[in-house]
Amino acid sequence: MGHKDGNQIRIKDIATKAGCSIGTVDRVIHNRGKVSEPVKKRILEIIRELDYKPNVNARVLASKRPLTLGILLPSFRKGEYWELPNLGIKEAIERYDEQGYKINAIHLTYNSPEMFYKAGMKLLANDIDGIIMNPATFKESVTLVRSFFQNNKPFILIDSDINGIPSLSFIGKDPVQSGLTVAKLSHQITKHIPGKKNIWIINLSKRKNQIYALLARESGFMKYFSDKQLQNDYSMITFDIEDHSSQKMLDEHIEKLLSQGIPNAIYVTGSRVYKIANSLKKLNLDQGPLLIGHDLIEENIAGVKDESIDFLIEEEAKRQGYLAVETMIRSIVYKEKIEKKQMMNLLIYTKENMPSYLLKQG
Amino acid sequence: MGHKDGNQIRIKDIATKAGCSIGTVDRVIHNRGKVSEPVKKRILEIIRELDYKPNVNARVLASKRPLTLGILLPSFRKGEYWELPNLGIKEAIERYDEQGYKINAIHLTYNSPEMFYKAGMKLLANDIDGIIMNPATFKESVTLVRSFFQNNKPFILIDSDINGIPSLSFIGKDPVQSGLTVAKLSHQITKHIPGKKNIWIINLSKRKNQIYALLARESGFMKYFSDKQLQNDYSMITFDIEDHSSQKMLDEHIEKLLSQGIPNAIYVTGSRVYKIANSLKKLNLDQGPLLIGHDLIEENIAGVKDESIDFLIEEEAKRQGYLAVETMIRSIVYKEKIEKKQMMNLLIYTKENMPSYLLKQG
DNA sequence: AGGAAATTTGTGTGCGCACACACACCTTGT
DNA sequence: ACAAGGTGTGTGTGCGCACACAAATTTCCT
Repeated sequence: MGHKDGNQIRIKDIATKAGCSIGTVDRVIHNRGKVSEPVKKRILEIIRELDYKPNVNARVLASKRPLTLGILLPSFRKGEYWELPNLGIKEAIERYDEQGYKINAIHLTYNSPEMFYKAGMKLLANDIDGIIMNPATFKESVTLVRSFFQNNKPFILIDSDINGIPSLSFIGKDPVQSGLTVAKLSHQITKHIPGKKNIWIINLSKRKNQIYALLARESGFMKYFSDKQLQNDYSMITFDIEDHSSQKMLDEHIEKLLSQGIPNAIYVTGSRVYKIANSLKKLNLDQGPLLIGHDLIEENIAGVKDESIDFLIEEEAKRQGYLAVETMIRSIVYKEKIEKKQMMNLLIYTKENMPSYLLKQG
Repeated sequence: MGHKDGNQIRIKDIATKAGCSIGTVDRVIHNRGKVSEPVKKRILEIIRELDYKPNVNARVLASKRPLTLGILLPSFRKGEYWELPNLGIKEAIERYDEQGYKINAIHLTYNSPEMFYKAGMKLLANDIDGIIMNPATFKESVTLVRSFFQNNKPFILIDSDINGIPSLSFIGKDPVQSGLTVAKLSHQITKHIPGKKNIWIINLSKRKNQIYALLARESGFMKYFSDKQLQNDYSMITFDIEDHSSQKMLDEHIEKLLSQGIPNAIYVTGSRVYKIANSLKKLNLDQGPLLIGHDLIEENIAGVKDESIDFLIEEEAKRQGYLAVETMIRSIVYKEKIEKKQMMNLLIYTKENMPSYLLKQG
């Protein structure tokens, strides 16, 4: 009769079995105060043996300690990609707040590697339980993470990974797979067009070469066609358009490119397909190219709605943020073991399967 | 100073404000025991005014009452569609179990309208807090639901809805939208084929006309082509194959059909595309038709993996079950207000975006 | 040996709630 | 008038845990 029925193991049951008081067990569980080695060992053994799982409700109810999270993500304007993970983070915090958790978040943003590093160090100065961040560049990330590690602050990487970094977890996507998926769609849809097909890959980014995801998507896309030995049927051209700040200039740019001939498909690797869609709309082509891009930001959704964008791929950007907060809580509060990588699903959206709640807000 | 900080309203705060004891407030909240009208009214007013939200953790911790759910779904064998919602239900129960909830589930299955009705009535005989079910046929559902209603048992419909039935919530899909999505893919992929395109719609079901979802998918599919005025470019043929129990017979059937000419695309409206895929594989066509179907059951996943199936659409079957349990708990335990309809997303799967954990198990 | 200090262990309180119980106050009927 | 039965209300206990505090035990030093 170790414990009461319902095979719910309690601290009290452990204490009884170990022949000590619940206070001692408590100390072992929380690693606070001093417990003699033999007793500690014995208790840990019993905990494992009985597969003790703390009662979450009781724990949250009794604990007054708030959880403080540092959030370190790229800065963004309304309607831009990074709004989505942030939204997920916000929703998660709200939800856990309702559940009785006290969660403080310190949000810092960056728009350069230096700011990234500085902000990260600033987070360390605060009394923080864990960090959710998107790594800017390899060099800065590594040095920053070293400090996190020395100060024993767990951190989660979201959206893009840096290999070999000892994060609590990586939550994000596989950009190569993204590229492959876009390639599959492009291939299927264009394969019956007679003759050699032309596909453009457009990057709208000031620093494409620093953004791994963009490069990886592009190479995934290429990989598909080379794996299938389609080089003779398809010709690819990549355009890096660094300055897309003015839609008018972009329009002209695109028009000039198109004057050489209209491609069969265009793949925009970043999140700004809608800009290309807008440019194309103005040209009033009777048979426009297949247009595929990424991410469920508002203007892209509108583009899918009016069919100026054919397909949108997304990697559950919002859910990444949500999961990051949830994972932190699972690790810190519940002390659960966390999977090293949590890969998001790759969702294909087109007008017909766009959730109605998304279509309406546009 | 109504209550303590952290603006967490407690029963005690309500009691203080109402000038009574927590016992009385408790009685009002749970509608048990007798409370004089004026006091009751006053307390309810204060509850609304303060926007009191019970502390879930404390509630679960203190409550010993188990939650008993009746589950009434079609019977199934391993690898069939209904395994997925059931899996979701199981996962949800396990998860809430871990969280300290005590949940009993009474599972009953049916494979005929009569069994459906009988099983439903049997559930009523047990002491059940709520019911999760998939309605078999209109007539039986209506009479059954009447009994549920009279006995004040809340019920959730999953997968398919019956209009005008006062369910707590409907959790499922929009089959017309499914059909539209498949049509979009089919159209996009075949549109560049010269001449008139042939598409087959295949139903593998013994009682297609009784299953609304199948009919609705088919009509959604048709609707797309008629909305876009594509009647001249496309010809559709529907094949209802009632007996598909033997793969060999099916193979012969398909071979015979194909001897008249190979279609450009085949859409299988049920969950058994893999059977068609298997038949096609044996024929070794050098240019097989585009093959699209539904649902992430094991054999379909394998088909996508070896590219004998091109696309799979799914409506988050597993999540439907999960959400049903969660919704029941939210309603009964938390007394939250529930959305009348919870529509699932429509996911498009192909080899390239199939989650790796699904590919591996095949 | 005899304390003081350090180490180890035990006890008590409260988190917010559900629920059983006790209590007070009214009706009735005899 | 007194018991018996409502009707309305207040109090106490415990759920499993965290955490502050008290107590017991050992170690060390003169």
